[in-house]
Amino acid sequence: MRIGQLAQIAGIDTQTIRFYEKQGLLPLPDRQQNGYRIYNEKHGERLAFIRHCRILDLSLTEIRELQRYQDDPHQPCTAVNAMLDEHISHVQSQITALQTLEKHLVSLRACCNDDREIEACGVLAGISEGNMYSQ
Amino acid sequence: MRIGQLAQIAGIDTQTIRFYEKQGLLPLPDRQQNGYRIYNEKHGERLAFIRHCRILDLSLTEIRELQRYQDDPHQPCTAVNAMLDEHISHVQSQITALQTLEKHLVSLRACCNDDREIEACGVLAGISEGNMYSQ
DNA sequence: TTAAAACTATATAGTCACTATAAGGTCAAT
DNA sequence: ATTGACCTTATAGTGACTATATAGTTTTAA
Repeated sequence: MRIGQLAQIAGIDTQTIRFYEKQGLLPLPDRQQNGYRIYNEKHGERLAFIRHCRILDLSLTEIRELQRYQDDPHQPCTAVNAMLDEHISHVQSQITALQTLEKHLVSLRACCNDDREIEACGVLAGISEGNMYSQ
Repeated sequence: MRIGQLAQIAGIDTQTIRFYEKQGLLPLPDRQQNGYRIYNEKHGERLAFIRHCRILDLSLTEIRELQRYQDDPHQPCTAVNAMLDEHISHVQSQITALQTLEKHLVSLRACCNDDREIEACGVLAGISEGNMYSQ
């Protein structure tokens, strides 16, 4: 199949497929005489794998690493699990940071109502003074 | 004061100060005869404001907007509060998305232990099959 | 006094994972 | 013959910096 069909099946843009190819995430496809790329089901599976990884917010570098593991099927999978553990930690710190941020924003928002002039705006004053950490 | 001193006081890089200037977030400073930028306390305050906004994860565009409001001190501050409300919503959706992601990652991780071969790795299998949504 | 270190200036490229645009070649149908 | 849908490559843009290159200036030490 050609790139358009693969893109439709995978639900992504043709540009993105070429981009993944350039990034070394997709094996180089054969070409027709006119230069068009020709894909098979293996490419579709690879692409699905990449997309699943991206949904899990794994980086392209991490995906490349996972693919290297897959090419060496008799190694122990310790490193894969470790990568996932680390990624989970990463996501958890992001959540914690955002929750802290949310608290700050909410308490900052509580410093003002809508009926003031800019000059007297509690939010702007709070930002200026940098007291957005008042628990 | 020169850019290095301002950077030290503000706790940011000189490059970032020049970058903010180019982005229209800092007023153009006077120059010495040799071309060096000369800053005053107003610049320091502006820079602090920007940094506080960035800590709150407001975008440079939002910061520019807030600065425009500050230049019009007798307007009502409704728009400022609205911006903050929307930003809080934005942060909350990020948190929700990450929490969902975390659940998927944790359940995926539960599909494997460390003592398998890559071939039998539950994590890799889970990603390939795309079943990372099995709550 | 001179040389090195520390500072300043501009311009440009890199980060990440795409996305958009430009300029052109190929193919099937009308 | 031409339209339209597809394909090709190359290049630039996104956001908020960060890094590098190259050069000029000032300060400090020998």
